[in-house]
Amino acid sequence: MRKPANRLRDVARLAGVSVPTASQALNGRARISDQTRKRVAQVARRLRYAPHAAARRLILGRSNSAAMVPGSNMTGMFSDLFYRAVLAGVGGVFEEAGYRMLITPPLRSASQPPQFVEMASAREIDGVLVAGAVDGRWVKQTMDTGMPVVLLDNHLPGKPVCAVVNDNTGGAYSGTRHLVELGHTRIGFVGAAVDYPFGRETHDGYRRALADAGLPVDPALEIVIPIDAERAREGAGALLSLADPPSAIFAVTDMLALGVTAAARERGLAIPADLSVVGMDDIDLAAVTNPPLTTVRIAKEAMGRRAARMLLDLIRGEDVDPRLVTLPTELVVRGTTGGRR
Amino acid sequence: MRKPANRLRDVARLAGVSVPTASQALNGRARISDQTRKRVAQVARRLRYAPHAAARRLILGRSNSAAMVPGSNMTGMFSDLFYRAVLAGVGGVFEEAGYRMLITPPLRSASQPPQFVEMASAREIDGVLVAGAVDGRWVKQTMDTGMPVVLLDNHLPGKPVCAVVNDNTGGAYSGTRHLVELGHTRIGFVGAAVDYPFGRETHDGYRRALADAGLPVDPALEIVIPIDAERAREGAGALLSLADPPSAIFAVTDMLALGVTAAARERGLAIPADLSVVGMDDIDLAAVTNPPLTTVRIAKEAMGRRAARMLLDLIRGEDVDPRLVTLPTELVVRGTTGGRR
DNA sequence: AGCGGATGTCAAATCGATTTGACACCGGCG
DNA sequence: CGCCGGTGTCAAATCGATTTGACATCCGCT
Repeated sequence: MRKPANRLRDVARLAGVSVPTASQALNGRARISDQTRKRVAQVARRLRYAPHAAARRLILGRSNSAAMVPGSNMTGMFSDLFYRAVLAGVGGVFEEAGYRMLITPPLRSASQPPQFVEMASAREIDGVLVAGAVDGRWVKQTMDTGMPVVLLDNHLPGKPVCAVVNDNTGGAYSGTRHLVELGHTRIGFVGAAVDYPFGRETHDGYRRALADAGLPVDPALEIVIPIDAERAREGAGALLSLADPPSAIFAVTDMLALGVTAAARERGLAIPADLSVVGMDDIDLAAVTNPPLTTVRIAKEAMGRRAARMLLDLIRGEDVDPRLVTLPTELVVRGTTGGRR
Repeated sequence: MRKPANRLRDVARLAGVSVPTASQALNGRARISDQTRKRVAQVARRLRYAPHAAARRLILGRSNSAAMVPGSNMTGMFSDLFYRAVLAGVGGVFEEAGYRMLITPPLRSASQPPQFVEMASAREIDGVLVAGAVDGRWVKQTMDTGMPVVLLDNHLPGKPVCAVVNDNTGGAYSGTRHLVELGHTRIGFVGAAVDYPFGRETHDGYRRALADAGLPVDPALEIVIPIDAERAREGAGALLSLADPPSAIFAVTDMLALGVTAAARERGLAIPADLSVVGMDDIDLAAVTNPPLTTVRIAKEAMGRRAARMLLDLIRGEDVDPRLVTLPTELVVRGTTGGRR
């Protein structure tokens, strides 16, 4: 029942030329008369001819497509507002370069290799872009096959892997610093329990800001939980129930910060009068919540663009320098932060 | 700098056999002595040999991979908890069948063909699974190339397209009916402004439930908005501010329902004492909100599994009957619904 | 008329893996 | 000893597109 697709041979026959001539007419590589060129193009259009990707891949040695891999912390796929913004940046650069972006499913169980490993060894793709947490073992295995790999929002310290990351430490520092400058002295921390550098780096930034301000560290004010607004609501609830609760909280992502505001509201606390909250990411949602969220903006699209360009450079065989690019953050003051009561 | 990958020829040379012999030893097709078979397998493992996907695709005529396409309604943020569950179902079936699932980026601007159209005409994939809203034009164009296509949570009435859908009308009916049985007579409707059948079908179900109960339709109690919790909060706010507000609201998705509860809480209304709310989907979040959401469960994973199986059947060239599969819903009564005050 | 150069087209080789059919070798049997 | 059947291996053809180099053809010039 399925009609076979038209091949170049069909186009050539109908245009009255040989297959190589048709190929050259369509690709404009060699001396082909204008008349022939036009005739071939017309027939190709009429037959809706499209070259067979596998045949092309085989002879050209490249597929013009790359895999975009959501790390295990990005399982939200498109629902993850952060990931989506990054994806938009990546997609724009790829599209402009004539590259196709294939997104592989969220990572499978830890013991099984993720799909991009197989795709790389089967040479289905020209490069791999991994966003977020990933087992370094699979990255190494993929790079060993000669496949270009760029990490995004993640890096493997000490390994020669290309990566584009956010200045997480600096971001957490400036978010916490903002609360310090507003006069807060008991500042809570809602961190992310993830197994890639982001978790540690944001914690470092928070503690450094406290230290620079001469404020003491109180472990009772710090919680580290999975990135999930619901868990944040529960966790922040515990912080706010302390005998001596914080007057401000820095959360390492906006979704966590929104969980914190929900917990505060449940306890009848007004924001920012009773509790100041700072998030990080600046997802689209942050500007439209009530009150709008003060946050540390991450250059999400720029991160995607930079990483995509880096990957394309690697694919083209160019040397990439520097290997690790760190993008600066920007504090965006909105309505959830205010002076200490 | 890049090492070339090992090819079958390398394996054959090291194992001291010809290329065809190596191929047959690895694929177990022909009479190969056990000794040779083991030797080849061992060399292949040592060299980390993986067959070149394009070469295989070319000779075998299939790629063992299919595209999963998120429709334009699936790019919304939380609506994708729904999409994720569907995806899990699809992925399971594909993995079991040895098929690879490639997810293409969210649909580009309406005038440009989505990526799956190009992938189909270039024969990069064996089939396409489209989840949610999509322009029928691209579906037709893809099917015209002989590519198997299955729609998921969407169908094109009157077109010979395979599809797996939820019983949206029945689901909306039972959700509304539940409110009727609790004694509510002014029941609001928060519908979805989407350009595929889901919007109309849910509206039908709601109205039919009212009609069967002998309740009048009041257009003032119906709003139809984009699927977005924030918009739902605003919209529901307007409903609740009416002179004669509803005592219950049926929302066609859980996220919309959560927006409704947020609006109610803002106005100091208790749930379910002052307002009963029913959603639809039963996303994971629904069970853990406070109070947990009464909702109409959609068999999300089953939908994904069924659609994946249907696509695999089409790919294998089997006839699929019926072309349209409708899955039943199930009312899940939790904490957001109660008797009329 | 003959030659050099420019121009347009095509035959053949190539990419990497699989399949088909031919060939060599072995042992058993008449 | 020679034939036959079974067994293990390999040479050649194939998938669809592109690239290289050879071969016509035509023009202008001497």
